[in-house]
Amino acid sequence: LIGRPLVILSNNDGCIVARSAEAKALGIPMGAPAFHYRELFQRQKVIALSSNYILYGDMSHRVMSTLEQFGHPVDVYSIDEAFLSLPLLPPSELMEIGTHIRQTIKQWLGLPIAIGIAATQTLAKAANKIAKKNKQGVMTLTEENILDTHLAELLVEDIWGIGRGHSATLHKKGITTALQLKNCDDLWIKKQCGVQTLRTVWELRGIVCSQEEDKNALSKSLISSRSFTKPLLTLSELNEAIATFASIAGEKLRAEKACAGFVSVFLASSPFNTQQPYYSNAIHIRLPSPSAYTPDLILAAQNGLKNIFKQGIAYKKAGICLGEIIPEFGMQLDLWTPLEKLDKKRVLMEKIDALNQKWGKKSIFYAAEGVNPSWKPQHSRSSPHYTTSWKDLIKANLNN
DNA sequence: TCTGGGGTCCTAGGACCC
DNA sequence: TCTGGGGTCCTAGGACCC
Repeated sequence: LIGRPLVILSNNDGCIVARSAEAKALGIPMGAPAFHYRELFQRQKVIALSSNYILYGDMSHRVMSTLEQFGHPVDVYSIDEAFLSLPLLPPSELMEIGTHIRQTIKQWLGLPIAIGIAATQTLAKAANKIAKKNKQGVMTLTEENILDTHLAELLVEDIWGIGRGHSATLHKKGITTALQLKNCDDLWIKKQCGVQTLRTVWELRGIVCSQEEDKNALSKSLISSRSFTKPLLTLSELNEAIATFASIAGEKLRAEKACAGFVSVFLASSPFNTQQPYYSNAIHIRLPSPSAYTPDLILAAQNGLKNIFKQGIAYKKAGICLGEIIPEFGMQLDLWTPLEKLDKKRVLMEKIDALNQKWGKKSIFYAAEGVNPSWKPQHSRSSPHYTTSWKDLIKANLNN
C-alpha cells in the first residue's frame, strides 16, 4: 500500500476517518461521507478499507512498548501518538536520538513514524508536522531563531489546540500564523478564547503548560454507542442493542476496576433524513448503588429506554454512557445488600470476562443482547487481523 | 441507498448558602 | 431616596482532541 492513495472508513464504512498523504493530495477531506467520493475512488484507484481496530490496537501496543525500551519517560497520548521526555541536549544529539528511535521502529515493526523534538508538547507537535514532510522523518525545533522561521509558516488552524472556532476568532483579528499568535496579547486571548488557548500560546513561547497525565486515573465517563446499518423500528430491537452497549461498557468499567453511579441512555433518528423530523433524546438513571455488574447496567439501561422510546421513529443511532465512576473498592455499599451477594456478582463478572478474553469476544454473552442482531456494524472491506488471529497470519511461500 | 465513536476541559448562568 | 459582599454547586453548551 506504500505510495498508493488509501483511505480508512468508519463503522458501517460510512465516513472517511483516515487518509494517506496520497489520498490527501487528491483533495479527499477528513470526515467526509464515503459515498460522496465513490466515483473519485474508482477514477483515481483509491484503496478504501474498513477500519480494523483490533489490528491498529495491537500495532499501537507494539509501538508503545518499543518506545518504552529507550529509557525515556513515555506518555502515551493516543493510539498513534506518544510524548517522550528527553534530556536537555544539543540539537545534534537530540537528532541522533530521534533518528535511532525512528530506525528501530521501522526495522522492528515496518511502520514509518515521524518525530518532532522541542521544548513543549505544542511545539513538538509543530515539529512533528514538519518531520512528516522531510526525508529523515525527524525534526528538532529547539533554537529560537529557527523556531520562529517555522512558526511564521505555520497557520493558526494547524496548531494543536486551535480548532475551527478559535481559528475564526483569530483570523478576524488578523492573526493567521503561529508566530503572530506567539506574540499576541495574553489578556485578549484569555478573554476571547479562554484559558486553554492561553496555555497553547504560552507553549508556543516554550513555557510548559501541559500536565503529566495520571496513568492510574479512572475515566470520568464511558460511552458505548453505534449507528445502525438499517434503522431500528421496534423497542425489542433497541432493547437488544442497548443490552449489548451496556455489556461492552461494563467490560470497560471492570477493566479499570471501577463502578459507575449512573447510566444514561440516548437514541436518535438520522439527522440527514429529510422525510422524518429529527428525534433524539437521553435519560439519566441513577443506580441504587454504584455497580459494574452487567445485569444491573442492562436493567437500568432498558428501564431508561422505555421512557424515551417513541413508536414510529426510524432509529439510526443509540448508546449508553456511564458516569460517576469510582474505584471498585472505594464504593459506598447499600444497606440492604449482603456482602456475600456482592462478592458473588463480582466473581461471576470476573469469570465471564476471563472466558471472553481466553476464547474471544462474545464467547459467552447475555441473552438480552439477542442472538443474531440485525444492526451489527458492517465492515465489508476489512484488512486481515494479521497479528491477533491465527487464521489471518501472513503465510511465507517457501517455494519462491 | 449510503453520513463514526470516543473522550476532556472550561464557561456562563442559575440556584442556593451565609 | 436609598438596596452588599462573599461564596459553592450544578448544568448545558461549546470548545477542543484522537
